[in-house]
Amino acid sequence: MTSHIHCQNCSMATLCLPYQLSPEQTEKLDTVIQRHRPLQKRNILINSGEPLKFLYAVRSGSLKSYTLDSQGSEQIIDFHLPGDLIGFDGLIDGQHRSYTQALETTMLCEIPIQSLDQLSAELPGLRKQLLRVMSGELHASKTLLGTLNHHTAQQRLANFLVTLSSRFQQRGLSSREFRLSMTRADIGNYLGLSVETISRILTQLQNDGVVAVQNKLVAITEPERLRALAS
Amino acid sequence: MTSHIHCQNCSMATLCLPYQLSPEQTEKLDTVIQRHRPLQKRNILINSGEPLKFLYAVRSGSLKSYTLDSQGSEQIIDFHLPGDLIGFDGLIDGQHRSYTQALETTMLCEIPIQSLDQLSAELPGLRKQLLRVMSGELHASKTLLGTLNHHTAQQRLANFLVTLSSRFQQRGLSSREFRLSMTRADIGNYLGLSVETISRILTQLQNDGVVAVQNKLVAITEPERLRALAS
DNA sequence: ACCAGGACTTGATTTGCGTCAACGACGCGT
DNA sequence: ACGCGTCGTTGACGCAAATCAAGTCCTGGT
Repeated sequence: MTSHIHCQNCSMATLCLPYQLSPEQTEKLDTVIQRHRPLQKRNILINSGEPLKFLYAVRSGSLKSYTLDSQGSEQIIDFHLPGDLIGFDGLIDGQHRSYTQALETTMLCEIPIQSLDQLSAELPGLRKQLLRVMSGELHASKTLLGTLNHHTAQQRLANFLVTLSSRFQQRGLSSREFRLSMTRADIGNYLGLSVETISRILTQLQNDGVVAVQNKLVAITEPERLRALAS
Repeated sequence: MTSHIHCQNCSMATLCLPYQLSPEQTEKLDTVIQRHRPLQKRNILINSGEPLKFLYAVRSGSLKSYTLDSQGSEQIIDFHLPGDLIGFDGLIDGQHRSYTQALETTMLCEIPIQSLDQLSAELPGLRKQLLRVMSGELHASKTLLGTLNHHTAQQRLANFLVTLSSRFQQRGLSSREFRLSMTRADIGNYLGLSVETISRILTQLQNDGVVAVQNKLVAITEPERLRALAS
């Protein structure tokens, strides 16, 4: 018999809602959380317009969130890694505002909004962490806005790689070498660039000796220079 | 003797924290809120890096928020109108993450973070509204990201005007005619376009009969066509 | 009322990146 | 193991918007 998964023994707990909760408080939180069935690559977790009943926490794998514009084409607004929470943008009116789709096989936790609200009344730490996480997302989103608005294609891509790298590091993974679970087209869409430009700049960065790319695998050979390029 | 300003008689209450609070609850909230001295044009309310002690609510006037990049140049990330709340991006670590500067003479309310947290433990409606407001900002920011990434200069500017127009309408002001408190350079910076492009597209929109522009004053003569251009 | 400095407009030129096109390389399903 | 579809790379070309430049119009301060 395999041991069940609980917040108490989850390696992502420090990035997730239990952050700074006591063991007893974490256990309380754990009781309202359901483990979601694994989501296969390309499967959709959330459709835009659906009522918001749960927040989701990523346990493993990765996903992308996107909206559809009037012509029906994707606009990617986020990539989610383990430890990330999904669904905050729907709190405004109880409806999800975007689609969320698995980029690979993905494990999730399901957190009922209503229980979360009730619990946050009695746990100041949970309240604080909720605000922290949303504030962090808000900050990331606004920083990205500034980055995209005022930087060249090379700077945008360098910035994207640096940000990914530091997110992997926060999660206890290598910041030097990682796998891109999204396609080049996804990256381009997210950064407001064409696939061709992403491809060209990756080979250029490789020729400059800043990174080494092999299909989905990226190794950052000179982190300092990459960070300088991200500017 | 002039009547004092309170949340109870503030015309922005429905956009602000008191939304959906009972009169008694609003009064409770009111007791922890201070009215800030008027801020003159170009004065700075918040410096990046400062400890976050208060949230601010705009009573009248307007402000811009921006970060400075490594070369010290401004990256505008937000314009704030009456009813808006300022400071959420600092909740993550108790530090403001951007500068906020008045675009004109501006009146503000000052809300101590700590009192707000305490109060939100006992008022579910306040808790909900806090999350709603942050969620709304998050959504707006991500929508803007999609817009800027995938649209032409004309679409961006049209979108900017439509968004401003609807924000004025929410505030009980005319959606057809309003004053731009920010400069063309500010708009360009915000939208990732040059001043010249903003200027050219404004005259072009005017020649097309969609808007009438006179210095800072904008009249939207054909809202439908403008909305279509925003796509 | 005037002057100075910033804000705005308009035109000429350049350029970074998108688009189009062709091809090569994976990887998944049979 | 093979073939087909998606993904990725590379090159040629065109265009939207940046940059450069010059001039006019506001605005606020004396």
